[in-house]
Order: sequence, then structure tokens, then C-alpha cells
Amino acid sequence: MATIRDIAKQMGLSVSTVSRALNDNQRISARTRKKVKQMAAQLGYQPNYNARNLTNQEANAVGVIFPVNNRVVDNIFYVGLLRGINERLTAKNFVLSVAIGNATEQVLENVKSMINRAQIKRFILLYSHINDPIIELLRKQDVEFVTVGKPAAGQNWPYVDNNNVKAGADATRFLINHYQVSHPVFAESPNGWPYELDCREGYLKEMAQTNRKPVIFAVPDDNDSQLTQLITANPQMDGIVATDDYTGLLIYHRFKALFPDKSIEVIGFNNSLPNELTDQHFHSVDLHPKEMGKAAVDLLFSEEAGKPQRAIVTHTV
Amino acid sequence: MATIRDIAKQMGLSVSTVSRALNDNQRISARTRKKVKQMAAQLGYQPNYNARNLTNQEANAVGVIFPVNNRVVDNIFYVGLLRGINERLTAKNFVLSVAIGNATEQVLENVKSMINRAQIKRFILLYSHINDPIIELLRKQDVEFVTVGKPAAGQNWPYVDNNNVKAGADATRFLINHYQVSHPVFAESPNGWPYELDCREGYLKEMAQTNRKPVIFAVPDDNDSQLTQLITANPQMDGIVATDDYTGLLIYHRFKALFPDKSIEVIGFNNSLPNELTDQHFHSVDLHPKEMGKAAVDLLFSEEAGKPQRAIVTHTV
DNA sequence: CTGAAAGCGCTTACAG
DNA sequence: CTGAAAGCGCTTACAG
Repeated sequence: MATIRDIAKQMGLSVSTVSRALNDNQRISARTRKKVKQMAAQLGYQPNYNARNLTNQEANAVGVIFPVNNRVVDNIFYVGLLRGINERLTAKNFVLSVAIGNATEQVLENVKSMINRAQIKRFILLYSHINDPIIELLRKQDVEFVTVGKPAAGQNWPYVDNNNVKAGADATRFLINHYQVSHPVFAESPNGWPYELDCREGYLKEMAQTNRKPVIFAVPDDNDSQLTQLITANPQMDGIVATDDYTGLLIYHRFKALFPDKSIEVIGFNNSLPNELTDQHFHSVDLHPKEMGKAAVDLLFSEEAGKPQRAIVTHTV
Repeated sequence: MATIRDIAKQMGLSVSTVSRALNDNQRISARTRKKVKQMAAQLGYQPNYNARNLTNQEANAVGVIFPVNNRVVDNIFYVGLLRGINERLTAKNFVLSVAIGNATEQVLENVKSMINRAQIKRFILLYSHINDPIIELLRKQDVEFVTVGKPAAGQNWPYVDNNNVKAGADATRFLINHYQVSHPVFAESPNGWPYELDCREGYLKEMAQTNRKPVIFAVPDDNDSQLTQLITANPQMDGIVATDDYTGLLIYHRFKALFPDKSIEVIGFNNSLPNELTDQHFHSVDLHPKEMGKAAVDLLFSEEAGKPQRAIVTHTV
């Protein structure tokens, strides 16, 4: 592999000049910069990241942190994010390092190692949990980070997210306008994630505007009889707005099992399930994970004076 | 951050001795090694990876390469693999770097950069395609790599895989023995991936042994009428062995739509779908992606004389 | 506009 | 058993 020293020798220049030329330092004449770059290309020069990182005391890498516990279906979303993130990173000659583990302690060690040993200074968290020890750690360190999903009320850090209030309203309106749904219920997890609160707000707003009585389901992950109760207690329901495709499909199947002859329309978020797994009564709001990944990187590297603290990716129904 | 120089000063030793002690070099007395490590712990010493990598001319990182085109459902499997891979890597103080992109050319550049600039010498490919330019590149370079999935006939490199012949047979027998299925059909993609050929072989073997007539479906990704034809042409079918959960669910839904009253049992591979998305007639062979990830790393770092060229992870029905 | 030199934090061949 | 020194390939303050 050719080094800057090789280029320097070849051209009768010093390594300092070559280094500066390659980094487009204005102190080097435009002519010299150009010639150095040509020679670099000719020799197939590739910068050695380890050397540069050592000198800079900072790695050209972004740490991407996965949540500890997640539902398998969410993995679909994470890989979409990775695609967007890496598209932006390669353009910046940055590298994508991942931290993933089965216990918070493991991931925490992983991240500490990234900071102290690998000298990584920028992170993207693929989640945004409240009281998360990883986030606590990052806030204390001299590093930049961005979460996918906004922080809970009272907390504040840079994030990328969708406009979930609007998405909730849009989804509700979609069922009402395009599928003649009269009594859509809103289904959320018992966890009350921040984005769910927003979706619900949008749903409530839309229901109020159209003079409908809202119904909220808190759908347990593993309590089928409770779900059955919720459904049978609401015989009028003919639509479901679910905070994610998974929850939506869960209720949909349960409903169909209970009332094979009743028809119902469902809309979820994420667009995380391939169409073939669902059917014509199942719809989805596309949250564009890849775009969110790109936006996360842009935010992370933003250098503006009034540094933006968030980026909102537009969803499509 | 404390460096080995700090430890050396503190103890009145040379940096050489400290470096050797930390690396457990036998030339340093056991006593000194112990004391150096104690001091390192006390000072909160953390090795600087960039410095070490520069000296070693090799990064402590493994490049994990995603396939360019994949079905979204496969993402579930990839994240499982990542979990296993990273579990092993952190134990080795290695870092996980990912290469992912939308076009072969992009990923190729990404990988080249990993080799030449980041000095990464080990790779895991999350797929095993025939005539893949990335694999071609890796073979030419002085690097180690392992694929998830075995190479096509005629090609040869280290890989991790399941015993797919056995899995195909086990799945077929499972339907026959536990669900009284009489006429299971075998469903595969039109691509003829190597693992599908093996599954099919297992299916055929089991069918022959039980004196049944085998039926093979090549299920098109997006040709519903062709699938309908296949199903209606085989009215006797009462079971489906599919090369993956996705294909299985596809046929299952189609079948149910055509014959709501007929019952059918399905078994797929990967266990990639959460149970709630399916139902009691849908079964799955668990391929243990996390274990496969671990096995891939073990293989990649194996130093044995008769270096193993593959690792087989046991599936469970 | 360009260069000589120091330094980033390690490892290891050479010397004792 | 331990140390002094060179070197990995960069960047940049200092000097001219």
C-alpha cells in the first residue's frame, strides 16, 4: 500500500505538504494540491485510518447501538435504519460499528470500549427509552449522540423521529375516508412509549373532529383472554389504528377468529411486514426507516451554529 | 486516559516491559506481570485500539457484509446473526463493522475500504451467493472470510450452515407423524439456492421412505395466479414444507383463501416470524441464527492445523 | 508557499 | 528478566 511518504518521495515534496494537499489545506497552492492528488490516484494511495485516528485522537466511526430487548419483527425496521445510516457514512468516509447484546451490562461495556479504546465520538441509538443507562452514560461523556425516537417528556437530546401526532390522525382519517370505517379503535402497547402517546393524540384529535367516540386498547403482549375481552366489549368496532403493524395484526387475527364473518380494516405503522403476510384489509403507514437513518447521520454531523436538535421524517400512508 | 507510559512511569519500569506484561509475554516474570496488571486496573488503563492497530498493521475488527437485495423478512434473521457474532467478538475485544448498501458496487467499495484503509482482515458474509463479486474480491485478497450458507457446488470456502438435508427430512416427518399429514408438498423459491436443494433432498428422502409421491412447488415471488394454479392442480395436498417461513405463509394464505374449509399444516424454516403472526397450523424449524453467528466467528478465528472448513449448527423442530 | 520535527500510543527486534 | 530504540502512517505547531 502506498503511503504519503511514497507520494512525497515520488514528487520531491515533503510529507507535510502532501498531507496538507490531500486534505485540501488552503496554504498549499491549488496547482500543487491538484498534482499531489493526481499522483495519489496514480499510486493507488489509500489513507490508513488507524494512523489518522491515532493522530486525531478520534475514530472515523459511528457507534450504532441496538436496544437490548426487542421484538423480532422490529429487526426489519433496524436493518432499514442501517441502510440509511451507512449510505450517509460511506459518503463521509466513516465506518459503521455496532453495539448489540442481550443485557444492558454487556452493551454498556461495549459502548464504553468504543469510547475509551476505539475513540469513537459519535453514536446513534436505534431506540429512545426512558431512564436508559446507555443514554445516561453518553450524556456524561464528551461524545455526540442522536436517538431514533424522541425522548420522553422532561428529557432533551437530539433525535430523529416522525410526526407521530400527524401520522395518528392521518391513519385514522384514512380508514374513515377510504374504507367507510365508522368506529375505529386505537391500539397501543401497555408500555406507553412516547411515540404511542403522540399517535394516540392524533387519533383522539381526528375522532373529536368527526364527532366519534374514541376507544383505547392497551394490548398485552401475551394475554390473549384480556384481548378477547377488549374486543367482545366493543362489538361496534370496524377499524383498528394500531401503533405498529405487529400489534395491529395481533388484534386483527384475534378479531377474525372471534368474528369470522365481520369485516374490519386495520392500519398500523412501520410498514414492517411484507404485503404478502397480510391482506387487503391490512394497511400501513410507511415511516421510511432508511430516510430516518440518513437524517440521523445528518443530524449527528450537523455543524450549524443553531445546531438543530431534531429531524422529522415525513411518513406516507 | 492512562497509557502504558503512565503505568511505566508509575512503576519505574520501561514501556516495553509494561507492554509485554499486559500481553502476557512469558519473558516477563509472573510477578511483574501481575503487578503491572494491577496497576493498569488501578489507573483505569484502556488500550488504544488505533495505536495498536497501526503497529500491528491489522484492525481488531470483523467486517460483516449484508447482501444487496434481500426480502425484508430476512432482516429478522440477520439481526439474530449479529447478536451471535457480537457476543463472540466482544469476548475477543474485537469490533463489529458493517458493510451494507443498495448496489453491489457500493458494497464492493465499502469492503475495499475496510481492507485497504481500515486494515480489516476478517469478514463474515451474511449470505452465500453464486458468482458474487464481493466473494471474488475477498478470495483474491489476503484476508479470511466465512459465509453464512454453504457455497454452491464446485465452489469451496469456509462456511457455517445447518444440516439442511436433515432439516428437510425432519420437517417432513414432523408433519406426517404429529399432524397426520398424508400429502405434504415441498415449496421452494425459483432461485434454487443451495440450501433449498438440500432441504428438498431431505424431503424427497423422507417421502420415498414412507412411499409417498413427492410434489415440488417453485413459488414465484409475485405471480399469484401461477401459485393458484399450483394449488388447485394438487387437490390432495394437506401439508406444506416450505424452504422458509415467508414462502410457507404465502402459500398458506393463498390456500386458505381458495379453500377456507380445508385444513392444512405448514412448516417453514428460520422461525423468523413471531408466533402471534401465525397460528396453530403454522410450524417452524428453528435454525438458531444466534448460534450460527457465534459459530461463524469461531470458524473465522480458528487456528487449528487442520483448520475446519465449516461449522454445522443443529436445528430444532 | 513549503519543510523539518515532534508526537499520537502502541509492539517488537535487538541488545544486554 | 528488563530496557532503549525504531517504527507503524498520519497531522500540525513552529519556523522560514
